[in-house]
Amino acid sequence: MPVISDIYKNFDEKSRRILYNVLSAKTIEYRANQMISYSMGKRNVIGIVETGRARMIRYEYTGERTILDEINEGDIFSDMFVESDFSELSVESITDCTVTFINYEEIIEKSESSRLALQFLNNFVHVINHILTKRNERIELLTTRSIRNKLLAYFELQAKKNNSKTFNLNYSYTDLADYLAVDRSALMRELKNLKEEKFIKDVNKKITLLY
Amino acid sequence: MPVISDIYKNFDEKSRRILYNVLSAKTIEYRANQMISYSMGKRNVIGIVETGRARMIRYEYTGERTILDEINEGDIFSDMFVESDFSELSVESITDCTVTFINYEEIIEKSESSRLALQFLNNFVHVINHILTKRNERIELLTTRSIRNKLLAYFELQAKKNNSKTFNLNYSYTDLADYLAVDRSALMRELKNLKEEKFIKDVNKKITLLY
DNA sequence: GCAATTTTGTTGCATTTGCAACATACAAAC
DNA sequence: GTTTGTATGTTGCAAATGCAACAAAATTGC
Repeated sequence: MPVISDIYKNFDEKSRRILYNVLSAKTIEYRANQMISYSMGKRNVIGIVETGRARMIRYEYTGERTILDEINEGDIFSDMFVESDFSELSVESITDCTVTFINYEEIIEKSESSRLALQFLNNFVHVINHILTKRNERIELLTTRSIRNKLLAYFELQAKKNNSKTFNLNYSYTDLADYLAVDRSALMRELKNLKEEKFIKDVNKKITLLY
Repeated sequence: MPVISDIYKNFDEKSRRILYNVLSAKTIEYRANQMISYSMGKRNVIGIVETGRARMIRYEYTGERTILDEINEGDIFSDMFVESDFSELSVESITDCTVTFINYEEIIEKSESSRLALQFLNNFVHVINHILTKRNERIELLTTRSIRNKLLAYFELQAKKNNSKTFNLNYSYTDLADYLAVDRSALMRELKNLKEEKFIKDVNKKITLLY
């Protein structure tokens, strides 16, 4: 299933190339498990993941790791979204990736004269709105008061998105624990409880809500 | 400290009026504790709170109520930021409010020809980014693994914003507990520990970091 | 195919947190 | 000034969570 990215809405391949030329966009290839560091340090750079998957991760000085976001094909990331001097953020490729970098100011400048640039800016706004929605969801999950509630809230959200009580987890449990900011073993224990109490069924990563 | 709204950056009163005329903006007055319902139902409407304070509230299908955001003078709100079909959102005035409504599509259309509209769109992007940053901060706090760390992270953030190791809390401890999604008494206990271990000083709501 | 690495699954134990129930301080309302 | 209500501060106890350590299963790399 090809990912249709909102950032390219109403763009065909040709106009995309024209636009990228106008905006002096740079496309860079990354291997799996690499640091995507082009944008770091430079302000107002937008990265578009053309192919592949990546993650935004925060490393604590203690060595603790928190997954801040999944970045899939067609998703964008930007230091514009983060208070840069507060925490050590990095974007890491999961698979091989192709990433295009664009300077935001460039888009604004060119939007005055180029209809393509304006269309792209419009798409950008919609994409940020979508990210905002995702952040809101995350906050909802994190503000529930127990691991059980976090798990159930997460599962319900996935069910809603899949329009079905059955869905595949796209996180490993190790990662899910990081995402929900809880201890992995504690998460496993609670997961077991949920299964035993017939709240859910879990046939290797395919979850079914039983209520 | 006056609120400087990014949404009006580079706009004087005159150009703002011109722009609002071009965009067919509508300004509506609300009394305190009223539902600000103009935008509901219509997609892609942006509300700008010119004067007064309001709140964004989510009503659960269970009847549960959650305060999602404080909206102060100069802040904007929009149904664009929310997955509309999942939850029932509403904005309610706290004090008397003046709210200007603009249709986002209108901004895009007019941006092609009007420099003011493009400037406004640019401001809009920066405002959303700022909201995104606030959400990220909240997530940072929520993903730390203990009450102690949540408190310290929160205090450090405030210290940073105030550019000083001493600052006034603008939350009551009761509210702070809700904000950090922890039990209030547990928060008080940890606060006491932090004071006893000389991490912080707390002279009625004036906190000083001692490290 | 085999070795190396990562993820899953489990458990005992210590610590942290939440809950409930107070007393006290403070502020607002009458 | 008294009442009423809300915020602060405290504590014992039960429950939830994190930590550490391990075995088994699955996946990846060569």
